[in-house]
Amino acid sequence: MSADDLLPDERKVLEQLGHLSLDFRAMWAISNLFRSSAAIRRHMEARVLAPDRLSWTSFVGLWVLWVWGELGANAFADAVGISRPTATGVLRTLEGRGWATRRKDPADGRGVLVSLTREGRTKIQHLFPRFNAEEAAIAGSLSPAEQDQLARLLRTVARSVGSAM
Amino acid sequence: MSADDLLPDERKVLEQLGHLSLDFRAMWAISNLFRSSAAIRRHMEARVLAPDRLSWTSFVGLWVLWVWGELGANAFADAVGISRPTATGVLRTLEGRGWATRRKDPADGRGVLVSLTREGRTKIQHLFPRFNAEEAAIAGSLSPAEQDQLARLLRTVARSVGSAM
DNA sequence: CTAGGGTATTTTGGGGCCGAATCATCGCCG
DNA sequence: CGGCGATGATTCGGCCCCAAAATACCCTAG
Repeated sequence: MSADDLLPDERKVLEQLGHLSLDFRAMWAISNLFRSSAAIRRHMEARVLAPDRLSWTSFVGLWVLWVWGELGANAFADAVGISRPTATGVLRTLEGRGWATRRKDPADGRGVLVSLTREGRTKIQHLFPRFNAEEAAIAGSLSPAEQDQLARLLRTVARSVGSAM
Repeated sequence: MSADDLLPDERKVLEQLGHLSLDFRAMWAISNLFRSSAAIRRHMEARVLAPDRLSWTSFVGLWVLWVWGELGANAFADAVGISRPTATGVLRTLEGRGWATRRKDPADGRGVLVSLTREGRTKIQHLFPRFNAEEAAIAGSLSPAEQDQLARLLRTVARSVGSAM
């Protein structure tokens, strides 16, 4: 790999830290993971979510409830990838907007069951195809085979981090 | 690609939404980007940053000032990937911890120049090798060639999103 | 049949995050 | 030289984020 392929930020890093004994190969892989992830998230927030005044996390919450149906608050937090206290706040927001409801678990007085309202389901059904269209546009800079390979490499990474707990 | 290779969450999505006309190939690539990025960030916060009570963003701020040297507040925000108001808050935190300093730009009364203190430089010099060691451990689930390829694919994605503005 | 350990959720407290509005300063143009 | 649109940083208001503490409830051992 020639240095010409590096992004400007990466060349600056090499110029400043090149003399240190660091694993630059791993660094390029991981740092570009954060770089592209943040760029895509900002893109989606601006292009797809902003018109509805919807935050990234609320969107993911809607998506999770759409895919999984009614969930315990605990399972909801895990699926969205946030802590339980944060889930409480996000559910308060979604409930305030009329997109989700909470009810006591009839089988366990401590538990809460969360699900989409009709309005919430309608919202995510209309929003997600637009989100996916942007995903397709972004992924379109790669060939279909490259997209599959990217997904495969990332699954390996995700599994490796997850199992290192 | 067989469905056996999918993560459990992905299989659930396919089960619920498989009948819709969505670009699932793009979806697997992009959603795994978020999945692995969030997992690695949580891993780093817990393993490397928590002992110093250091947030992810403050860490990135330290890193940026280390690599780039003294920066204008505006350039700092861009390099960290946060808004200017957020940069004001992060710099307040870093300054309060004694790791960064602000001074008025002598050439422009509106501007502020930000740089590391001696303590800040010492902190990131000790912290970053530990961070990089975790990067190496995570990337180690891929072969060197795969790591290079992952970085290459992600650069293409990042460039594609960046130019879509 | 009740005390107390365990579990589910929420509150608290301190930061991070952004868009919109604000304040100071710059630099040009008349 | 004086006005004024552009620019840099900050404040404000509202949401997201977490760890630790508090609250509410479950369940079983004695």
